Amino acid sequence: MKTIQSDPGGSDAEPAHRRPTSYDVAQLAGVSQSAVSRCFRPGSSISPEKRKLIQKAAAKLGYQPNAIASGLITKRSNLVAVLISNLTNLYYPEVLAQLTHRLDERGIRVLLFALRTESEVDAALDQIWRYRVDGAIAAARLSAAQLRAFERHRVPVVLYNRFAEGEPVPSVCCDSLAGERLLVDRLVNAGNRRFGIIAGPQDSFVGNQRVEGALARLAHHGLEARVVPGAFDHDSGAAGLRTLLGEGVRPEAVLCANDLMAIGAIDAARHEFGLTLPDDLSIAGFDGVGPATWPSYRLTTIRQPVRRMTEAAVTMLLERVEQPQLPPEVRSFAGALIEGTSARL
Amino acid sequence: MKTIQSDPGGSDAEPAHRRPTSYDVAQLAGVSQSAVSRCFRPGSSISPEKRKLIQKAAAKLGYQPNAIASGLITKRSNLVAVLISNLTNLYYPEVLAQLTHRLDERGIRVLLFALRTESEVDAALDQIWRYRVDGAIAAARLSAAQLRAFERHRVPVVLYNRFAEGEPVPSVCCDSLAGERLLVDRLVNAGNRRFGIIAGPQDSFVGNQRVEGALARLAHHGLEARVVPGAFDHDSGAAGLRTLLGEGVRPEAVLCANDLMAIGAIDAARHEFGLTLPDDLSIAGFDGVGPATWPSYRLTTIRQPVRRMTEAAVTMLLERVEQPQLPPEVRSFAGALIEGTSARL
DNA sequence: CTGTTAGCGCCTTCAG
DNA sequence: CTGAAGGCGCTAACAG
Repeated sequence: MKTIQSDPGGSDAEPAHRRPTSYDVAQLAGVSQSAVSRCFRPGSSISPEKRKLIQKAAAKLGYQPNAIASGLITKRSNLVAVLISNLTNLYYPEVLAQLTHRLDERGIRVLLFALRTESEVDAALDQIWRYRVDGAIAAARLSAAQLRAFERHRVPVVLYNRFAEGEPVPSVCCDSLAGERLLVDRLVNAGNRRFGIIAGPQDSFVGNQRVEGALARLAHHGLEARVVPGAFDHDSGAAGLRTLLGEGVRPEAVLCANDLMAIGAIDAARHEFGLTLPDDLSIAGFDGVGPATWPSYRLTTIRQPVRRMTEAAVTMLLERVEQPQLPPEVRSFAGALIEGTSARL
Repeated sequence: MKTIQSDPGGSDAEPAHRRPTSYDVAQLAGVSQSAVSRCFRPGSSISPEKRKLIQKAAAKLGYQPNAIASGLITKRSNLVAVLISNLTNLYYPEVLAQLTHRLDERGIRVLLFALRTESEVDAALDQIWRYRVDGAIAAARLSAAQLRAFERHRVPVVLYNRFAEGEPVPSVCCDSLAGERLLVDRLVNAGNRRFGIIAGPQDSFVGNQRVEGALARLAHHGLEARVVPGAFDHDSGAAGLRTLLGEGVRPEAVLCANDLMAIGAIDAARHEFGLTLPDDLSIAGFDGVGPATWPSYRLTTIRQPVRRMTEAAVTMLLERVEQPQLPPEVRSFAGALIEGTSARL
């Protein structure tokens, strides 16, 4: 049996501890409940006098408007879902941090969905509908059916470094083709002729695009490349290099579908094959993650303009929250070549 | 002027596109609205027959219960706030991924707050109250006043790798003292006598604890160490090493308050001073992040049991959501020594 | 097991 | 500018 002891600020026979509501504030301030509502809603007309009064009462009670309740009626939760496929990818933490900040600046909160497998997407989408988010940003592969679900639920979505298969969907990405063109041109100009490529996971959109971009540009120079599979992680980069160096003609230059694999490849080249970069071998990556610039690697890579990309994603999304009828738009950003010292350019 | 063209499933003069509600489903299924509610609420009694009927109607309409609305009345948002100070720290992405998964498994969504500065904490807390989260996990420094705010708002909070200053607060952490003891003992046993320490930011709890832990254990062996400041990033690790090697007696072993600085120190030792590890110098870190195991570093470090720690944090939090009166509890996990090759052990 | 009846906390016309 | 009244979508007692 609990008594009402040690109940600071206990006014009357309040039922235990009810969070103060706008009604409580109204009562204390001697105004109507709707006045309190207006006081906390920008753009509502209220006399400065009452505003003061209400604010004082609110402060006294520690009142905070209930975002959940207001969302119920305004149909705006001020929540945006962010879907990220593999957070441990070294590249995504920065993206996530930036997205969160950009959204925060505009008064919007992030509902995070960290996916490990494709199969988790549908479960995440289910939750997304239930929480009535205002929109979503997806750095994860979405099927055509899943994209249609967004449309059906009237939830605007912006893809990050992904493309829709069929119909157009708003998206921002870093131009893989341009990036690989930059790398290939420089490498070829520097005299590299025999190329190897370590690809990303088969179902990775950017992975495939980077490989194809590289192959296309090599073809432009009348060159070919041997492509081995990878999984975007350090180990598979090392494994890929082993395969490339293990049999057949040794490549002079190896293009990796992301930085992490490039780093793995560098480690393997040095520690398993005793090679010196870039004299014995050139290795290049893609992304421009932090470790790429560490003195041990000084990776030649393409740095994605994460800041601008996240800014674009957020802007595009919020535009579509306001104006659902806006047509899809694809914004593609050029990456910057970071020369590094891992490749002979 | 819009006509009602291309409105799939357009039944009657529906006002544009209203999301279907439980009422719509009830009508279509010919049952009461509360029956629909029960159908979607586990543990409510409803006849299998009606359940089927309702589920069919719901599927047809694409109905999903509105989590926002139900939270309004059940006082459970199924939302948990996760506060993280610097997501780009290489260690936190893994923590965040694990936390998200653990919570997801239990049907709880993550509201993410990525903080860059201390000053952002208060703004985040404000939002936390407004969204009526069920609880919070904080991997960020919270002042005594901020902790009191959690109590006042009746929002359970669990600290991750942080401690409260005064009063006790539920928290999980990796035992810095034990970890440093492990490192120091091994290093001393291996003959190292002259120690240097690269500390974390002044206001970092774990940073200070690790430094103090190391100093205490060194004292136990009758040894001292020179401590230089750091900022938990690669650059400051390199800078710290420069300071330590630049003047006075050269240390034989350098303990860094986290892995990232240790990696920076290794890079500086090798590339700026031409040293060979561990022959010329021993360097150790703390955390056990991914890059620590890369062949270029093979860092001697203490690996935090992130899985168990996140599991503990989530469990402790949810227990307190159910039973707010549970007393504070501190769970401290031992880290595992990863020998690596960067230190003479 | 089922339907009815009240709200949860807030916003928003609508008259004053 | 202000208060009164209705309702957002759902749950939780209640009687049947």
